[in-house]
Amino acid sequence: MKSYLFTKTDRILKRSEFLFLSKYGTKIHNKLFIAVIDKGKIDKIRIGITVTKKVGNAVVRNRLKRLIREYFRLNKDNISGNWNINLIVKKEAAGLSSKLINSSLHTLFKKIGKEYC
RNA sequence: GAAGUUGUUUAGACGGUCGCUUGUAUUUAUUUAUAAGAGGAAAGUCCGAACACCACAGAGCAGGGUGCUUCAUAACGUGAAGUCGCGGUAACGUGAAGGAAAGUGCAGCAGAAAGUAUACCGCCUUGUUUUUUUUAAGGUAAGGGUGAAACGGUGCGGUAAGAGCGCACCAGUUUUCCGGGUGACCGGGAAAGCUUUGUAAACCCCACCCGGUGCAAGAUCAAAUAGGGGAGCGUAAAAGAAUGAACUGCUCGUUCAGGCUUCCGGGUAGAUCGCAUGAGAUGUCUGGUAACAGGCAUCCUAGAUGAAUGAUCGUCACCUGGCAUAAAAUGUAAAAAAACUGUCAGGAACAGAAUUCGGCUUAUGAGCAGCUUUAACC
RNA sequence: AGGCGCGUAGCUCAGGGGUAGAGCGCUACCUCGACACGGUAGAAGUCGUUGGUUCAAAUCCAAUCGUGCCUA
Repeated sequence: MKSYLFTKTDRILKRSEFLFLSKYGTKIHNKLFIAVIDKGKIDKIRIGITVTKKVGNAVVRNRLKRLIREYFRLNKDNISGNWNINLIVKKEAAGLSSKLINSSLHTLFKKIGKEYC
């Protein structure tokens, strides 16, 4: 049975953790995203999302965050390991449809899987 | 039908699956059930308040704001109804609309002269001269040109030429009388002086208003670290008389301090409250031209904090484009176009609560209604 | 969420009612055997946008659009 839950324990919430990631993590690029990865302490994948003001107004930014969270909720079990991942969204992702973003995330995580898992 | 103008409504609907946030109940260690979950602007942060803390005897100065009248309101720079001015053929729109006869400043260039008035060309008189031209003294502001703006306008009289110098009419100013209006103001009359430039969104004057900071306000709980205060234990050994403090004018000398435990106070990280029952919403009645106010009934309707309200599928509805065509109606010599139906593809604006309300401003899809102007047809 | 600034030549900035300026840069010519330096001349601006006040607005007022900073 797959669990499609996605609670706050699966997410990075504190500013200090974000700063730690940006200091010590390694970066992987894509057309639409930048992923910053580091090993975490808990045996779980934890995800933080960063969307800067450059991307768009509040509606666009919130929509991107929701789409990314939705992707992780559905595909969490396909990714193993205990990683802390910070996803930074680039300007080009604004206004794209959900299908495009999902496929882009899929290729990104294949890349991550090759290098780490 | 077209163009315009004003007001108003709405922000696709329903259902399935998987999720997110909060409340309640239940189990208990995080399950299960159930309820609720963005806007007309949530935006800009341009005003006004509530609320919290700080300051404060009272008054004034400085500084800032507002500025036709009456009303509404908790308050406002907001709203309603009017007045006057301006724009528009009209519907209607729009105005920071007190004071320039309190004072000061400014008005480039051009022009004679930019506010005390003055005199370039011109007009007229007198003197010199045979005459013209020129020139000197004086009187003028009709005419000319400049400028955004030139010191009332028109006509008649008058004069050497002219001039409110005089008169008539008109415009305007001040004072005053009568009538209407709560008032801004409107209508009518009389007198005076003959006429006063513009700018206060320049300083300023007058009237009225304003203490400051903002929920990152503020309150409570409270790890850690540094330092403070109290109490207790220890001051044994080693090292040292170097450091600080007290006693003393100074020196010698004597005493205390450095460590550990615990309590108090303080408040950082963090957590909780503030935090949603309110100048509340909906319906209805009454008063008022209206803004709005009051009565009654019903209802409880988001509360996050790297920040919840999403994704996907189906059905129906709307718009645009392509393709296909049965039947009926209108019309025609015939066709085409439009409409209907089916199917495919695409579209569906502006935009996301962050303490809460009242406004303003800006962005924006669609619909409905009233009114105005006008073409064509009947 | 709340508060405070700044938009002028390609760049950095003056100008705060009378019609647009400085430095660097750019272009042409002179100088030099040639380059640099130097000299002379020139071009380049809807003063962020839209309204209003005024005879006249980069300047005063209002709205708006960008952009930066502060309060953890």
